[in-house]
Amino acid sequence: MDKLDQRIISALAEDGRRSYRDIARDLNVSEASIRQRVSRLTSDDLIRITAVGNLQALGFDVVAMVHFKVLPSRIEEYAQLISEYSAVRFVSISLGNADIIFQSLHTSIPSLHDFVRNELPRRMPDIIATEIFPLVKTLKSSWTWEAWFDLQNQNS
Amino acid sequence: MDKLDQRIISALAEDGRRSYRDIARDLNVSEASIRQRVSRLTSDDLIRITAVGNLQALGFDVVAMVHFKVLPSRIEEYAQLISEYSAVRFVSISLGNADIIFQSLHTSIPSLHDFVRNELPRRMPDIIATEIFPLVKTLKSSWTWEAWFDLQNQNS
DNA sequence: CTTAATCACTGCGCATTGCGTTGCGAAATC
DNA sequence: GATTTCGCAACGCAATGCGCAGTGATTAAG
Repeated sequence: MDKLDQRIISALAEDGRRSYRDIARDLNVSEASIRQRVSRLTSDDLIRITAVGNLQALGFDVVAMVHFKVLPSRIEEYAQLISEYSAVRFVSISLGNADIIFQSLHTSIPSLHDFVRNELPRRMPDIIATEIFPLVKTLKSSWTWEAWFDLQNQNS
Repeated sequence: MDKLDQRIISALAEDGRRSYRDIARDLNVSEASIRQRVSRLTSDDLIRITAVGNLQALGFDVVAMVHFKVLPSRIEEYAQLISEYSAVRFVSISLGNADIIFQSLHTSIPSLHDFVRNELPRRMPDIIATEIFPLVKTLKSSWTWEAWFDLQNQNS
């Protein structure tokens, strides 16, 4: 993991389909180097080149974070169940004042409400408390790499 | 936005570098169609082909959601300021029992603590309350498209 | 110290791809 | 019904992806 990797990733973060030759010209190395490194990075599962979507442009006007407190013995099980819903994009088990935190996508407030208040409790009776945080404006939702580059550079 | 778009996006979600010809063979259309549609989807900013990273593989062992309550007049301003930090990957303004919700990446608990308890309050004196939710296990963090496909299909 | 081995990079050739262009046909607009 | 618009197919060329062999440097083994 060196600066060349960082620059390659930066390039692919901006445009995942940019040609290896083009990147190579920018970074003054051979095209094969780029290709071999990208191959290594992807097969080691450090990065992944993929299509990501603009939620709002795709019609998801209602995005919310939801907190569940559940019976301790149910935490793993419920988190797993929640993960299965396609409207749920993110699920984590948390310490602190919530057991399960997840992000949910909907086209309307009633649909969000029905999902969190009816659909999920029906399958998960041991939910003790629910807290909903509608996200009205997302200022940053980044697939960028600055944090990782900072981390790398402070270690060297 | 039709089923062909969905299939193209599915293919690119699995492998953002898959060749247009290869996708075209699978979907029984011409390579030019794939290319033109991808070009439309990206230039309309509906999708984006990019390199995303595996946080844990990259050394971010500490991921946390953080809630801030701040003086109402400061919400936008502070959310903007928080967005500027590279350790912060996600920032949203929320209704409900928190004003600003963000996700923060760190290599250690002390580093998280220092960031949330010292670094940020130093620049943002009007933070009224803080709540930290360390994420200990992420079961789902998906760039997949199921939710969107479900949305599309229920409308048709 | 020498030798072998490992590793990353380069250069090259070929099959494949990306891309611009043109032409076609269906749907939309008037 | 005529015209325009739109998406798709076909085609050719320049550019790309990829495998392979060779080089040099660093590391491990003798």
